[in-house]
Amino acid sequence: MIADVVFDVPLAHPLSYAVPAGLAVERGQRVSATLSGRARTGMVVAVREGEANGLLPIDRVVDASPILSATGLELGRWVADESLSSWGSTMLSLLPPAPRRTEPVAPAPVSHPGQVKMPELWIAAARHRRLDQELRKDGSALVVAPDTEAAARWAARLEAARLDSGVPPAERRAAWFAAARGRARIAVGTRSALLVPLPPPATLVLLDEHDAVHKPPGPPRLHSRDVLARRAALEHSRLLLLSATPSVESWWRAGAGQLERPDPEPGPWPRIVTADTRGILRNHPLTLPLTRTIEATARARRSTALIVPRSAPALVCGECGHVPRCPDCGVTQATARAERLLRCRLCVRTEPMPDRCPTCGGHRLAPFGWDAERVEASVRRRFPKLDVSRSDPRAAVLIGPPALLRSCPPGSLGAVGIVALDAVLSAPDFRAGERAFALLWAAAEAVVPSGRVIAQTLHPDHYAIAAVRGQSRQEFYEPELAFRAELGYPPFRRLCLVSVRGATEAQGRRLIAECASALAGVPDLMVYPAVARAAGAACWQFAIKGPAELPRLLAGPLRPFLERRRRQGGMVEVEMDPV
DNA sequence: AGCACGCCGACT
DNA sequence: GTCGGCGTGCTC
Repeated sequence: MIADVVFDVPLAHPLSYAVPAGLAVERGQRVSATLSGRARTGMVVAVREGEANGLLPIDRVVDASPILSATGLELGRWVADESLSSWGSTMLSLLPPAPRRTEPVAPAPVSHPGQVKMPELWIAAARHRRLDQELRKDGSALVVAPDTEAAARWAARLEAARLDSGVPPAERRAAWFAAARGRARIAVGTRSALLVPLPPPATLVLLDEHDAVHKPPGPPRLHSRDVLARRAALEHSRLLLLSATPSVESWWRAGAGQLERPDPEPGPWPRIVTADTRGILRNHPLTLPLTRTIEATARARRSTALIVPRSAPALVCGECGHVPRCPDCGVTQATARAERLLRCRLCVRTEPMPDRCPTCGGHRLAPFGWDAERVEASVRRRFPKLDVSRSDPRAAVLIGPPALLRSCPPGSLGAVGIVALDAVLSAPDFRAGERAFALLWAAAEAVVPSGRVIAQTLHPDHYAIAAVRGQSRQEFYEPELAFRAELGYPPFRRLCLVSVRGATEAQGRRLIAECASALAGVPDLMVYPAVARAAGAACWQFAIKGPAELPRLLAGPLRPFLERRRRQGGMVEVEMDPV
């Protein structure tokens, strides 16, 4: 017998090994075998009859039985193809750590009866309560949470097994096999749980579908939403995507009839107030309305959360709030202060940094930003008697990044202040509006209906704010989709980022030019000019816009670069659907 | 002739 | 990713 094995190496094809007599090896099982003279862990993707002469033998099995079903293998293959990565490195990065000694375990389920079910988008305020009720019924379920804290909360709430890295490896492994053999009906995890086999009929759940944490940098370079959608289609599982503010992609798919989306009636809603930061934010992070809200909320014995978004190095006019944007791409231009330049991150376009605001003629153009530490110090000075904290959820004033709202249950806060909404709105990213919309909506849900959300901004008329104020999603998605369509952004076109790191600037330049010329002649691609990521740097990148089958179009031309283009010290990375 | 280094292909 | 082969070029 011969086993075909894939490893965590950038190899396009599996390698064949002899299966020793007496060793039982199946597809989906991890094994140890010699690769380049060393023992390495690989995944068996096929077992077949054949002459094993000249082949090295499998040394031992790592899992006593398959850790993946046939669907899991197929899904891993699809993820690898979609993300231009190797099958082996993709799959091994999606599995729990290997045990030190082989433990006996039950085999994974194989067959998936039933038929394809339409995925569902749950956006209502009661979506979490409804999920709780839904999962108390029969059937297996996988809940994918945005982080380990959320996974812990949901595991406790649903009395489920935990598959995420927040629990010790042995417990994680046990949970994997408990879920696979049906001993644990519900499994909760993060991205690393996406391939866990479940006995049918299964329900797959993605919490906070819109959140960028579902596609972190690095392999496997694919959004959890897309992996689960593919999985649900392959194994006929039910797919529930939960988010009050779905990604623009999912909203569009719902409109196109590819997702079911029950639209809830508007419910009780807090006031959404904007506070003008003109001339204030430079010296102090709190406007008068926000200061008064903190006082009033503290008097009412409730907490105020102050959200401090990570500031982006964009140029903002302190007079009128104007933020320079690239005329071609519509994204905010980033400042390169040393060179006194404004640069678009997508295209090659650079402009000298203006001395005066092109809109109002004001002189106070500056890149600015407040971080949580500065805000905390400032708030303590202003409110010496209040309990101010960056970690204690019961503090009168709670300060943290946007992710802080994930851990605040609905109605648990008296008020939320977005210290610098403009840091989100003016980020050099076409998803800036979507992020601002999601942040404001999450703030509104976390606040009691009698409370308020204060958004400090120079853009009080932005449609994201108006949509949240009116509790009207349509008011956001409609103009947003129009903007995406006009400039050819997702969901209408797909993006890909190719970046290289050379030993020298000239080498980086040469390598990125080789990548670009490898793509010349591929139809239906828009390849942007390469840009250096820092002044005089050896790091270069370019963006590509293309159709839905973009990974298939790029795989052939870019393969030589991805497989063995580390020579000359040059390193090529390809990121599909960058977030 | 002998050895260090780096590039490059192979890895079953 | 990691290894080893082999060519280059320097040294003894």
